[in-house]
Formats: sequence, structure tokens, C-alpha cells
Amino acid sequence: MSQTPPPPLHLTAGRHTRPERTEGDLQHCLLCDRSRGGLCNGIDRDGLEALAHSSRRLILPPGSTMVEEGQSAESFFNITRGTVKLFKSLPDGRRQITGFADPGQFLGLSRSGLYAFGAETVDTVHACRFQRPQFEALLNDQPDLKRNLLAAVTDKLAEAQEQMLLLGRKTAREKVASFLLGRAQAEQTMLGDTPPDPTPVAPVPMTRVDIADYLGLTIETVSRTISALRREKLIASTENHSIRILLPEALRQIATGQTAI
Amino acid sequence: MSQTPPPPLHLTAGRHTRPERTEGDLQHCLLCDRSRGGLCNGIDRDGLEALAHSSRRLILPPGSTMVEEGQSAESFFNITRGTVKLFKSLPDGRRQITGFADPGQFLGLSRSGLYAFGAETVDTVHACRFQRPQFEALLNDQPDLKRNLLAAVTDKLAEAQEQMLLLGRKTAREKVASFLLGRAQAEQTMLGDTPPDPTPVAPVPMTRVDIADYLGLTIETVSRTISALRREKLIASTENHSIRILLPEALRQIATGQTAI
DNA sequence: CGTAGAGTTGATGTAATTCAAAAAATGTGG
DNA sequence: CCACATTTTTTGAATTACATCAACTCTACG
Repeated sequence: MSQTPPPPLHLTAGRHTRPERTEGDLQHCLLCDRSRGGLCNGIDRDGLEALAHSSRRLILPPGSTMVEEGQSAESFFNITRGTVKLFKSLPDGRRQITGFADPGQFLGLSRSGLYAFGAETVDTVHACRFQRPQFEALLNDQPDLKRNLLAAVTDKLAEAQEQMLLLGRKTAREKVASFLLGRAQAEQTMLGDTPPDPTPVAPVPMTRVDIADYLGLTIETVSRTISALRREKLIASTENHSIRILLPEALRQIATGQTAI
Repeated sequence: MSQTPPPPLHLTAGRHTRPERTEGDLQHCLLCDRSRGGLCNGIDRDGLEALAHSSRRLILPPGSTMVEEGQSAESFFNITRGTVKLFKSLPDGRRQITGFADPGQFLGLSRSGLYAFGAETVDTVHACRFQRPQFEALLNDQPDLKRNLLAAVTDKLAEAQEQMLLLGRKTAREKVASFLLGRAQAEQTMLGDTPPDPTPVAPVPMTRVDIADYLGLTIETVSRTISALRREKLIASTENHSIRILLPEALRQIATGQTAI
């Protein structure tokens, strides 16, 4: 059909925690039909062109602030590479990470016009930014986009409910097991239809601080718990910030509180 | 324009925790423009007729199951009176209440086709039920409805994020203070544009078990904490399952962790 | 007025935090 | 490429906020 795509134009410094992957020949910026949360499923070529036109590609180094809690919600983002953490904070600095946005996911919706959360890149992140008014216009023009967005937000809400169960009712061990399985699941989802790995890998580009703030624990408890799981040979650390899940079923039992120890 | 509306047709047993209020003369079942989450803001008369036509009024006694986790998501509900609790459970019975749905709010969205949560009435609840296919048709026919629903879900997501901060990072005292303020806020939102009460009332129709499962605490801790706040004259119990907030500003300070004690 | 369910209060236990320090990992400049 | 500085992670000991266990009180309702 066409030649090999040209190499990516923009490159920034910073370690890449995930192997490089070349994009397809379509030059718009959304990783569309690749993930279950894909916002442009079923949108026609013209629609995609319109989307590409009103968005701008961004490449952000690790630790960049994308959104600040309480600020005017001017932008809507779609993540195409890397991981973003979303969080809320208390005045004294205590912080709760409410979720991680991986490729194919969005962030930046707001009801009030102000962001209700902060967002920061975990590693090097590629994203598309839409300006709010233009994005709202797109939503009105493209009923499918609105539909997909509604589905995606519904999904996020279900995830949030699951996380509330974790935060309110699970033990440290159950929390960590759930987290690792969730990361492995996210990786699986991102890769698409590949055969299920008997010992899946959970990408963990975030620090212990981030994990602790996500699970409502301290870094020490996270560290101790991961060490214990490793000692018990349920997981094994691999290179470049990943953890291999050696016994997924056992870990699942732990994550759902179905184990005595 | 018209006479006094006829008295309500259906009545069920069970204490009413909120004074009776007669509906307007429009006979559809959604409490529309009354609350910020109103699903039919801006929908024209014809649209409202269509909505009314594809929904059915329900009156449910306290403790009724509306939705069961894992079951096929056949219905979508809009609450018009009373309070519903939404929750997720672990196999061993531990439970996390992820939210309370008050009048004007919806429940029953699902991405997967299965409910990701359970829902049970706290007190006597009036609701409108839509069958799923019909509701989806309505969504497609009424772009405003889809828009309102997207806004409402976005709101729910922000609420969920706030609750994650509470569950993961707040102390028992901060949790209870936040809960009471949230209930008072919900009441204020439901009442509409009334002058702000200097000592607002938080309706608490739910039991200590429910509060504990909402805050990720035990009933004993909830009880002790409420007693402490009462002893300190920050709150006062009133009749019929309500708590009056005597010092809202002080409680807000506690809720956001800005107090030493 | 008696009983059952809900709520409160007290005594004790413990999972996770806090405080502290060593060990690894990561980055930096010669 | 290797010493050195800095940050991150791990491990250990002591503390604590909340849970658990247990008993008592209140309220609603026949």
C-alpha cells in the first residue's frame, strides 16, 4: 500500500521505559482503535482529519506538569506514549494518585471549568493537546466521538470504584497484588490482541513514592510488601522498571482477599 | 395556569427521612432542572415526553436491591426521592460503598454490559427506570441528553477522585468531617437556590454500618468520632437522622487536614 | 413492657506508620 | 570508564491510629 513511514520528527532526552514503536502512515495523533478506551473508534476519515487538525502533538520529559488542580481547564489531552499520573492533594502535602493514564487514554475533562486534579508525566510522554472550545465543537460535530468519550468516562468511573474498594477495604498485601495485576493488565490492553502470557510483565515506570500515593500506603510498606512477594517467588524483578508475575493466579487470589496468609 | 396537583398515587410503608414534597404539574418522572446533575436540562417538551414515555416510575422500600454486581445491565435509573447506596464487595464480604445517589442523580451505566457495582435503597426511594435499549435510543435522538449525561458522569468521576483522596490519605476524624460536610452539601444542592444556612443540616438516613463502609472505617470508629465532634460542640444531633453542623468553617478545616488536633 | 437491632463506650491487639540507618541504584565530571 | 555525590530503595526497631473484642445503653415497635 505505502512505503515505510518516515522516522519520528521529534525526539527528546530521557530514558524510554517501553520499546520504540513506529506509528502507522496516518499522520493524525490519536492512537485510535488500538485500545479499548480508543476515542475515535468508528470515526470516518474526514472526522479523523478534523481531529488531527485541531490537536497538537506534544513530547514531555519525565516529571512535567500537564495540569494543575484548580486551574482553568483549557486543554484536553490524549496520551499516545508513556504514562501520566493524576492526583489530588491536601493543603499539608499529603497526596493521593487517583490513576495512571497510559497510551490510548485521555485526561482533562472538567465540569466546573477548573481542573479537579493535577497531572504529571511519569516518564517521557507523547500526547495530543486539544484546546477546549475546539474539542467541544468536535464533540458536537462527531456524535461517535461523544459516544466514545461517554463510554471511556464510564470505564474510568468503574475503575475509580474498584480503586475505592482497594483503598477503603484491602490490606497492604492485597493492594500491592492488585496494583501489579492492574499494571500487567494495562500492558496487555496496550499491546492489543497478543496471546496471553503465562507470566505477564507489569511495567512499573513510577517510583515507590508514586506507588505508595496510589495505594494509600507509605513507601516503606510498599517496599516491604514487594520484597515479601519476591521472597515468596510470586513475582520477580526484571530489568528496566518491570516486574514479572510468576504466579498470576496466586497473585489474583491475594488481590481479592481469598488467601489466609 | 393550573390547579393544585393531585396527591401522589403510590405510597409505601417506611419512615420518610425528608419532608414530602409535591411534584410540579408536568407528569414525567425526572427531577430535571432542579439539580446540577439534572439530565434533562435544556431538553424541549417533545424530548421530555419521549423520556417520560420510555421510563417507568418505581417506589422502593428501604433495603431494596436495585442492581447486583456482575448482573446484566438492563436498566438505567434516575432517582427522584430518597437515597441509594452504591457499593463493591470482596468475596469474604468486606464492602466499600462508593457513593450515595440522592434525588436528581442517576445510576446504572455500564461499559461491559454487566453492572460493576451493587445498589440498594437506604430509605424509601422513588426512581424512574429506563430499559437499556430504549435509553440508548433516547441518547442518540437527544444530543442534549447525551451531553448532560457526559457532564453528569464527569462530575461523578471528580467526586470519586475526591473520595479516593479521603480513603487513601485522610484520618478518621478528617473522613467523618468530610462526610458530614458532603451530606450537608448534597442537601443544599437538592434544595436548590435557598439562602445558605449558617448551621446547615446533614441528612444521615444511612446506618453506622453504611457510613463505615463508605469511609473505610469500622462502625466503632465512626461512632467514637461523631461522639468526639459532638462533645467538642462542632456538631449536634437533631431529630430524624440528621446532624446539625454548628461550626461549618471549623469542620471544613478539619476535613482538609488544616488543624493540629 | 419486652425484645431485637442499632449505637455507644471501654479494654486490648495489631497492621501499618514513623523514625532511623544501611544498601542499591542513578547520575556526574574527571 | 571509574570514583564520588545524590537519590531511591530496602531493612530494622519503636510507635500509633485504628481495629477487634466485649459489654452496656438506647430506641423503635410489636
